[in-house]
Amino acid sequence: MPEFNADNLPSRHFINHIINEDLKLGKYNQKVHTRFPPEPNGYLHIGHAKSICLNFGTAQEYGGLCNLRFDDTNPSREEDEFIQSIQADVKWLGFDWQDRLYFASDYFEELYQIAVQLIKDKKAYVCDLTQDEMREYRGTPTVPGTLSPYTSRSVEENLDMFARMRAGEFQDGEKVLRLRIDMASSNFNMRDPVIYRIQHSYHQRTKNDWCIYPMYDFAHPLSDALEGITHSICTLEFENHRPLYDWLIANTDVPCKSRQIEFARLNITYTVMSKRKLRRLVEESFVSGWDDPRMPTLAGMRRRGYTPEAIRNFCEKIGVAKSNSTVEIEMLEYCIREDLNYAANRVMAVLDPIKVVLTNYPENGETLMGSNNPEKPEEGQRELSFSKELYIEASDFMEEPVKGFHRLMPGGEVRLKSAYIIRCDEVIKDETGKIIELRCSYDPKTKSGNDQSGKKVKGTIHWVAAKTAIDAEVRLYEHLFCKENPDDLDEGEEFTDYLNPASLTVIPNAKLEAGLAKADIGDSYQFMRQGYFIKDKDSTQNKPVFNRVVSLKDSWGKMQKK
RNA sequence: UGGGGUGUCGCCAAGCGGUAAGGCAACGGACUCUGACUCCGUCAUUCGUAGGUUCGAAUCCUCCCACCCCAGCCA
Repeated sequence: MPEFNADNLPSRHFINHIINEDLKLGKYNQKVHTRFPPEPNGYLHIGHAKSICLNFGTAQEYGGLCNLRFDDTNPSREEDEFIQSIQADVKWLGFDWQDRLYFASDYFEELYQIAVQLIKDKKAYVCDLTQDEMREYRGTPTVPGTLSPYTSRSVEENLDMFARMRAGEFQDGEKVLRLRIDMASSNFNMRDPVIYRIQHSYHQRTKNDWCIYPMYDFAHPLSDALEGITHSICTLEFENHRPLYDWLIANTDVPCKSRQIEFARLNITYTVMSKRKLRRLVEESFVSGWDDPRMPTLAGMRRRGYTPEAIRNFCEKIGVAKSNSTVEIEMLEYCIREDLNYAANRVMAVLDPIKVVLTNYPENGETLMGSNNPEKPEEGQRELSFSKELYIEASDFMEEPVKGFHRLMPGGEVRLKSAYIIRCDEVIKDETGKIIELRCSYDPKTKSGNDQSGKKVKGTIHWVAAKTAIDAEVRLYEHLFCKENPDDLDEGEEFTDYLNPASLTVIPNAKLEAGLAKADIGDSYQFMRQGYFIKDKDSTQNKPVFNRVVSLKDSWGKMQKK
């Protein structure tokens, strides 16, 4: 009995269509089994998240399984740090491989035996050509390659040579094992591809057991088959490798006819996604590390304040297809706002303070109440300390207001959120003409929640009581690059030329409402009228640090720009 | 001047011969003690181009154009 309802299969994208077709044809025993196969040579980024969501998500929706498999076939560039971080990131994203954590290196012995069988079948041979020679023999797109002189070696000699390669009798690069396919193929991957190379290096899992390592093209399809992977989902650049993938599945004795399906990798505006470039940003200290909140790495985004829900939702929204595409970063920002609007409690924080003195307010302050989250009444209310001296945002006052400005101005009134309506009576400046204080009066009849004045004001602004406010460092983040596509470069340019100098603005002494003293690292809030912020791990006992996840939408700011 | 792919609204993306979904962005407007949120409305007579088949084409055929990938003992 099929475990699926043929009339009720998911069909959001072409991969669903392919799988549905396979299921209807009764392939793979009606099972779907995928895998996420990172190489442990860097941190996972949002592009990997797309692949993770696709692989684990597809398995989930078909009631199948998804393995986590490290593609650790090149010991010279892989590190344990990445094996740890990758697992942490996949878990954080919300996926579970249960007990199916695998390594391509787990299969080294089996892969070796398969290679031996290929030699016996006269489908593989040891080749002594140097790299340069091999390049020449390979030919060009229009010129077929020429056969390696070493294809004439006997099975016995090949077997012996391959065994001696394994035994460490040769230097790095001295010999390789190649498949004997078709030197005239228009697909370079079929022109007798190398499947084993000699590399005398320490492998973090197999230690010094091996000095020959299988190539991706050999290890990947066979690992898939050995694990019973039905649908091997990878990115577009492997499309040219599919004939080789299929060749290996067809020419070896493996338990599963795994099938490779390619989709377009994710690109996002104003950032870069290649591991090489991200590594450079880290190694050359353009950012503070792999988890710098400006990085598109999952570690960076986590620290920035992105939630797994928002990222998963983003991956769902962008869809899956085969055309190269670049998603606008606004889509990502929309997803985190959507999540945090509901999830984050409201709080008041003044980033660029200007002092306000309420001349007619008593010396003793009072405690007011404010809603924690209008989207979630069940979150209740919090206490707000109010007093004669306050801070408001400098940008919420204009001595000579422009048209359309409806915040505080001389002689004008605004409401202080959750408090009173105040009027600005006097502007105090220092000798340089800089505004240092606003003398205002409050209207006691306008108390929030109990307004008996009937007054209507256009603007409501946030504030913080001077006496009880706590100081904090606030880090405002913007796009890492100031160019929409930092990969699109003219002659002589480098992508680092386009790093955004304003990608991080540090505000050393912002004023936060007192209640924020109890925030834990990782807690996120909406700083009302400004954006979403998360308490960073750099916080100390005396000085909390908050990262801006993303600003609120700002239609006033937009209107002003015009 | 080889091979493999892709071209549907500013950005993603459905569509699979029956007459262009949806999301983001944008733009109007309503609401608002967050110029936020929410809500309402506008936003492809047209599917890279040109032909053809058909009663009917984004969907089928042909030519052309543009872009991406491939000559690692990387993945």
